Amino acid sequence: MGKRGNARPDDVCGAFCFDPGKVERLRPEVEKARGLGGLFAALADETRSRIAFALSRDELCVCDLATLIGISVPAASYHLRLLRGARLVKYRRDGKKVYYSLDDSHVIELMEQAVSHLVEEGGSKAR
Amino acid sequence: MGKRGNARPDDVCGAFCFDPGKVERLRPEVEKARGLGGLFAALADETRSRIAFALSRDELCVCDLATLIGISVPAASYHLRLLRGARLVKYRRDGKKVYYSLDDSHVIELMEQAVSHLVEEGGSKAR
DNA sequence: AATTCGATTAAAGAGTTGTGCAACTGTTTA
DNA sequence: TAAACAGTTGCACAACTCTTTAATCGAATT
Repeated sequence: MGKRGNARPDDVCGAFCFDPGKVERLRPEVEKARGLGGLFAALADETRSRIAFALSRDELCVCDLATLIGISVPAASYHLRLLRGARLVKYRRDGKKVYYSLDDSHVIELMEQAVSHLVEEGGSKAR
Repeated sequence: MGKRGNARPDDVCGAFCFDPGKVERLRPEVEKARGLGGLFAALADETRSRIAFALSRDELCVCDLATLIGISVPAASYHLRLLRGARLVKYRRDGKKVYYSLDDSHVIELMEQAVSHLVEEGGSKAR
């Protein structure tokens, strides 16, 4: 990194352009967002978000998902691993099959909320 | 793509391993997820999700955000552009400054829901 | 009209991510 | 115990993403 890689207040706008009150008040608040990026990253892929959405409706095995989404089984497995890593899905083994489902009701809510936003955006709310 | 790049039912598991009933029932359902990946992708970055979270608390100018998050102004601008592209934030000009805020209450809800999941995950729900 | 200031854009480079294919596990059935 | 089957893993490569620096834009001040 360069001599002044990360922007320090004084480098950026002469220590005057930002509002110190707001910034200091929000600083501890923003700490709560730690890890948020990782959570969203786990869903940041059309394939993965479709998988998660499907799982919000029913428990499914890898092969169901591959067929439903239209991807190869290894691909499904790869994406499921990422979702597992983010603790968004859980799985259970039943014989040769492995059934996946969303981890908890919070995640289901998250998916619903996101879809609602999409619908509203694409709908009347023309811009 | 190869001769059988995308997995078709018959290629994958002899057309028997998946549950045709479930799959067909969910197929139209999954259509609703179209675009979800893009929405999550816009938040799929620690910097960007921190920005979005900060904006869920207060309206802020680019310089406020850069200072608060600890990034350069161009970096802040870059990330805000992506958030704008996903219709997650809106902005208004006031003299030389540009103030950003979350686009609608849906987005605020989404952030809250996500943070709640994180908290629960990191908390008692030890695994 | 020239300068200053907040913000955006451009270009280049390092790093990350998704995909296809082949090889490999682990469980069940013959 | 061998074969079949559902999933997982490893590897190579293309595509995309984020960061930094420098240049540029546009509103407001002088």
